[in-house]
Amino acid sequence: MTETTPRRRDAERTRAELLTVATEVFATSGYAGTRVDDIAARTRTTKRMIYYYFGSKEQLYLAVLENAYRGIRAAERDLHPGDLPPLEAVRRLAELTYDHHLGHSDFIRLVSIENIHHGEYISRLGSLREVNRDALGILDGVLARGRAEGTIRDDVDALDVHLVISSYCFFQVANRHTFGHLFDRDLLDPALRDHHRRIIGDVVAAWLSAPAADG
Amino acid sequence: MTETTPRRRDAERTRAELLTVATEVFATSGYAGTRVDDIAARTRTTKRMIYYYFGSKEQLYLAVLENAYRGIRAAERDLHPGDLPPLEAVRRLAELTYDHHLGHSDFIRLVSIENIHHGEYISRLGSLREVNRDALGILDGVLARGRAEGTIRDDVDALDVHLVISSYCFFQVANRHTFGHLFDRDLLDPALRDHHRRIIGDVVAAWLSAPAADG
DNA sequence: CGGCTAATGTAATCACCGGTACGTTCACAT
DNA sequence: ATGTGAACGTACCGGTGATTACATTAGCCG
Repeated sequence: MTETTPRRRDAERTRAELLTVATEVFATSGYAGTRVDDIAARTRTTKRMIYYYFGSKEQLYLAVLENAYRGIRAAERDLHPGDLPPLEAVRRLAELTYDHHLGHSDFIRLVSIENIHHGEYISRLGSLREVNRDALGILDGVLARGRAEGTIRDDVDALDVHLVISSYCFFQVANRHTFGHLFDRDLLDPALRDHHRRIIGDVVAAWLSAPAADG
Repeated sequence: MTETTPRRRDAERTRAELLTVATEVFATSGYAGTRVDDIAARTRTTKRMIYYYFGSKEQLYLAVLENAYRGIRAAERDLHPGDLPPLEAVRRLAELTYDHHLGHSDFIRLVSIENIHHGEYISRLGSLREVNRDALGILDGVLARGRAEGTIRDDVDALDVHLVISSYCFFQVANRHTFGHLFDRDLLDPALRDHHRRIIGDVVAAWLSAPAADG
């Protein structure tokens, strides 16, 4: 981060650098807690440029949010369970999701922050909707295969499964601090990673292979 | 909220009112997003009193946080699964926790906020630690019974189970807005409540009754 | 080269916000 | 009833932080 390139003018680079740094700062301090001066100070350029490229603190935050969601989508496209039996595929997906969340804590924090704000900013980014929808497509396919085989219960849909997996993985990152303090267990301790990853795999595999409850 | 009691002087009431209102405002707007003037405006008293009773915005927030955690502990004491077979007891506990979380969204939001701040405030409230520890006691007892009977797998501990249950319930409240926007499903829609409650029950019951993986 | 615009830098502005100085009034004890 | 301290209210201060007015330079195009 220290003085890699000379100060030649480069709009793209300047803009990109601001976005990257802003992402870190917003993720670290929240929206209201972030100082525009602070973002600027961490770049090779000045506060003036934030207004030149983004117009306002709010629009910068919106750009950060949209960029983060798009980046996550791209990363999620690599989450393919492969060609496994349905139950194993879901287990695999859960474990991949676990690693994925742990590797994108800035994004997780931005989501938390956005929820603190009652989603008022994300609701202005309508274009993101389609993005996450097809993340469910893969899962839906796997579940359908399993239901056809009779190896997966038929009273849950992809969104339910997604919810269970996401909740668990999200919590590990989002609530690391309070949980760690109250229970003396650092959820992100590398030594616990395999244990925690296996748990979410076990949980969904056991759940989905159990017989459906009678309506 | 409008003019219930005359303005007779009452230190306890004033303090309590400030604490209640501050809890709502902090939970709604986050720490940095909260304006001390705003809290004062929503009470029958003035900003001056916040400083009189709490000293600073920060100390007010600490009081809110501590108070919220203590209140939750009290409420959690009523979460008794009753005298059921171990597996059913855990299911019951999961479903009670679900309702409990949904009924305390202010608290959930404060926890999110506190994690945004890397737990820096909660870490100053050491007295809270013991509180949550014995919330695990009940669960631990149930699991032990089940393991002895052979109805509950022996490779998970109370904290693991607590983590799975809390994650799911927490997520429903904490991520309501982003999830709702991205997937068009309002997690707190009353019509979905029974469905969601049943899921977490099914999940833990299926998981814990499955045979332990070989080491 | 000369010039024109995109890109950048400097230094202010102005509202907002946490905190306080100072004055007043209530309620209780004697 | 009155003195005294706790409880309360008003008006203000000083700094901070988002935003902008104005000045400048760099690079490209002909």
